[in-house]
Amino acid sequence: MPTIKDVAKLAGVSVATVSRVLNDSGYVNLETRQRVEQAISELNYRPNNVARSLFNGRSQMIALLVPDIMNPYFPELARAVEDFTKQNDYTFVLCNTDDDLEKEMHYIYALQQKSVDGIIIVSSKISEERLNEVSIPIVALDRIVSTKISSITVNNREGARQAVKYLKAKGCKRIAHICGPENVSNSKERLSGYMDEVKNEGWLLSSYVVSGDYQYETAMDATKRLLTNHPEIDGIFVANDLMGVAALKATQELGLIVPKDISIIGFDGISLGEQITPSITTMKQPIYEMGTRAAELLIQQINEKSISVQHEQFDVTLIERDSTKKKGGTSFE
Amino acid sequence: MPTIKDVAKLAGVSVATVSRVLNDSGYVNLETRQRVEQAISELNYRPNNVARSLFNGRSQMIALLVPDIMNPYFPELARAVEDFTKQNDYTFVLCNTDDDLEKEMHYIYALQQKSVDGIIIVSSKISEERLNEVSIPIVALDRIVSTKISSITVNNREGARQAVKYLKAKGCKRIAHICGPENVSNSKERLSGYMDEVKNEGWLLSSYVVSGDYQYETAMDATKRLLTNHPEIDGIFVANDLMGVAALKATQELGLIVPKDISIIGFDGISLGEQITPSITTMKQPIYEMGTRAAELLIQQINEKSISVQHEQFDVTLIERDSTKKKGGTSFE
DNA sequence: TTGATTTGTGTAACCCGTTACATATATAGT
DNA sequence: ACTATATATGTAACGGGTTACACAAATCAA
Repeated sequence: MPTIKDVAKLAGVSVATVSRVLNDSGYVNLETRQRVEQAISELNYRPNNVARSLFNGRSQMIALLVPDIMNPYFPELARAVEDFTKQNDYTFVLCNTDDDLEKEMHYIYALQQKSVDGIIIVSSKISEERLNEVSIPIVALDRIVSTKISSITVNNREGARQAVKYLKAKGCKRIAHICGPENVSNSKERLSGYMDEVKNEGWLLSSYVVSGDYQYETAMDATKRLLTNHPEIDGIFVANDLMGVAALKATQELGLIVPKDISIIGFDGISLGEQITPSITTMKQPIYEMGTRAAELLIQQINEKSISVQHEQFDVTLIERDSTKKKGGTSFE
Repeated sequence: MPTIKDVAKLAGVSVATVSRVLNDSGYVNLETRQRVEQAISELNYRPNNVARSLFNGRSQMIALLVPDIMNPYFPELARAVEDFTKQNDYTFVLCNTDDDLEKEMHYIYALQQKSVDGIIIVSSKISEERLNEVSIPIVALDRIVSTKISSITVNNREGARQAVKYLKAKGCKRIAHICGPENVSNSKERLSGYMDEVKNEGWLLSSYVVSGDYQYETAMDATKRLLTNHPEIDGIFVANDLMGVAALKATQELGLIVPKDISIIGFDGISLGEQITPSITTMKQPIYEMGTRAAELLIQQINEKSISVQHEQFDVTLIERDSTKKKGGTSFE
């Protein structure tokens, strides 16, 4: 690959002049500029970003760390971040952490050592203490990691309450909850929202809450166990759509009809939810806007170095689909 | 961030000695080594990878470029590449190209300028000519991009033939095909396989082949049109599972029962196919092995710089699920 | 005309590691 | 005792850019 020296030699100028042309900085005579540009295109020269990064400590690269690339929620989120960062001339890269602290720290260090300009992270494992070791801008998305790190989340608790209220309005008498991992903030909040709405119900049993760990397999097993032990359940609020699909599958394998025998409502609003049959009623997050906003916040932080921490919370919206529509049920308008 | 100089000063040695400790190269006295290690941990020093990259032209980073991160096939593939590259001490990053040549080239250049060590690419747009401008190791995955670039693919044509044969064995009399984009190699091959098996059938109409563009939405519309125009269709071979899900949805919206009224077989073997109801019979690719093998090949290329181009083709396997099981049908053993 | 500015370009230091080479001491071999 | 070799460490060049600073020519102001 040609270097700036080759260009300088071909154009008969110094490397400083070539650099000025490249960065459009300082004074360069028009004629000289043209000679340099000619040389650049002749050699098909592209400046070495590593050298640039070394000098100015920037790489024009932004990374997104997600816990589970196989959950469609994250590709959708990634899509949004990608679009916004690209518009702002950053190279976007995606990394998968398995929600594993070691992998997260490994990526953060590796990226920092590569002078990545900023990181957006979806994490439930990282602690404030560990983050102190890191010196690049970070924004948390979907989950809060620390009060000192800006975050973009949704109103999980309120969303969960709405979901349960909706099931009630549809006529469900015994509502269970498939929850996510207990150490994930949004999972806890969704559980709280559920509890808010059912804690005073006479029918509530502690075994109406089972953990699906935000995973398909776990959720399917959990749902089967739940429904086998409690045939009286006629509504399930599932903490995310991926598990919603699992719950649906479980009910069908048990010979139950959704929504006739049982209603299912999910959370997230991923497109998968409407692609399957029956489509899943859900509490939709504004995924694209959230990703966009997180990227915006991060870029702001990179540029201004102002350390004003912001915690923004979006609202979720009920999307009524086929997994809950009951002939006899009241509409929820 | 502390630099190697800070470490050297604190340990009372030269930077060369610190570097020797870091890289475990050359001679270092045990006592000196300990002093240096002490200084390193005291300062929480981590070598700057950009500087390393600048010197030796390597970044220990590998990238995977995929055309559509929202198609679950690619996250599954990514997962495999990630695992293997990580095992070999590379940092793995994922980039989404939208199957758009501009974005592909943008990423390739950006990554090359960051001294990425190698790229695995899933592309149907890139030409041999454009690839000549690139000077880092590349391996093609899922789709062949050039005879000069090593590739990992599957036997699409044979897989497609098996799929159609299977539908026939199950008793289907009129078999249609939802194909992918016409400029994508594997899509063309799957179409060829379909044609191999039906071209001599008296019932074949050219309108039995419709394009779903490997996209959910397009495929659903296409399927609806197909089945509305041709109610006689009782079997569909769909060129990928994502479109298979769409086809399933379409049939259900038209009031048809799968597999009673119509059988559907997909291609890819993504986990989504077994998560929905009815689960989709498919021609399964060994996705994980393919990703692993591509990464292995790439790393080999990076290390050996031998330019032996290899084109490896994996076989696909029929996975019989619920979208084709018919009581009356013959088993396909 | 002369000093102040603007314009135009080059030299060299710097970013932070790695490593070739130089140097020095210790140990081994004969 | 005297090379030959192993051990130990430092100096400085290098990778490919950016930019502070120096300097010269051109333009401007008074």
